[in-house]
Amino acid sequence: MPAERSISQGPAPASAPLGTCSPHHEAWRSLARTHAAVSGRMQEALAAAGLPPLAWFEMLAAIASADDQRMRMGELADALVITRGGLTKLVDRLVKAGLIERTFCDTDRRVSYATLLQAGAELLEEMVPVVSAELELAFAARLTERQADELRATLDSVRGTACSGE
Amino acid sequence: MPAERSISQGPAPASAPLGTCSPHHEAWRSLARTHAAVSGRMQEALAAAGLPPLAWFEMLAAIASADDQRMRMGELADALVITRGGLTKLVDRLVKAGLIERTFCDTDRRVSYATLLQAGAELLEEMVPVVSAELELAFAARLTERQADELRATLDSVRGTACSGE
DNA sequence: AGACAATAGTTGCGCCCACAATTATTTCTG
DNA sequence: CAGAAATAATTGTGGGCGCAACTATTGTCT
Repeated sequence: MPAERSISQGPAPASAPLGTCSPHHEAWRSLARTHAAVSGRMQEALAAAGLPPLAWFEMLAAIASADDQRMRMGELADALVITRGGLTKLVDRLVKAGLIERTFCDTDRRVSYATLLQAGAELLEEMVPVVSAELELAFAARLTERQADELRATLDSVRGTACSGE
Repeated sequence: MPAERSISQGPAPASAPLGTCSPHHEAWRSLARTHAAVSGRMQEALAAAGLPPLAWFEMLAAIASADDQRMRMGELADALVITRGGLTKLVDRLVKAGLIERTFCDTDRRVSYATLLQAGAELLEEMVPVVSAELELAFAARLTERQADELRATLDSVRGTACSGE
């Protein structure tokens, strides 16, 4: 936090409208709120069904989508957009739950994989309908498939610049 | 977590593609990843500038957008899409930092307001350019204002169903 | 080959938020 | 009006993630 400015105490005089800005800013606010709302509902639905949290689903889904049902730690961290440190512990939990296992690369002993186990695949299939139901409610009710595709393209484009640029 | 199923140990046989689904599902995955990526970049930029985290900005911006520069705790929690318990502590931190203060309602002694202070308004104005810069990079570089507006409308619609429906 | 940089992953620490239980106040009901 | 239900906010507890420091392995440069 920056050093104390000349702190003129007391309530701020309601001057210019600071909250509302450009359409881009509005779009971002809407993006953040929508993400929070939808993922919150998913978490709720999963908890109500006695299932593990959304992060577990995303991890299982990511691994399952790989050809050989396994993924390097680093790739996984990128896919879930969390830090490598965070990923290590997330993987720890799924390993402890018997859903995945750590396997190793014999050509490069630094890398390790998270490999899907049978129990993980089964749990994933159990979680899919719950997540899909929320998705139906939030997306399918309002968007045609074509619109959803456009939305995805737009978001992918935004993320592209956000990742590449630096 | 559900009770142990008949745990057939061993790696899962790569069968049906579990990861890829409907356009709606793809759109959701893209939404989640884009949110994480962009907000991550903002956090980074704020930290690099020696400024407080994004949550502080969102709270200050929310209060500043109110007519009388103050907001009820409940409304604020809804605006930021966090729980009331979480909000209480977030407000505590901003109060301790001298950015806002708690004020009370004399017609209903249950409600309390978070009221913007001068220092809070000043910090907000200091944070706006940093956040806007990231926004420029992520959104303005790829989207016209019209596209951003459509994106916002689409997301608002999705959030509408996600919030109303139950 | 030997030293230095780069890469992959893990660990310790701390912050932040969700959840549930609690307090305080207001509104409803008989 | 007394008691129950509803509403607003707070507190304690716990888990999850980011950050920075660390270990281990591989690549690079002379």
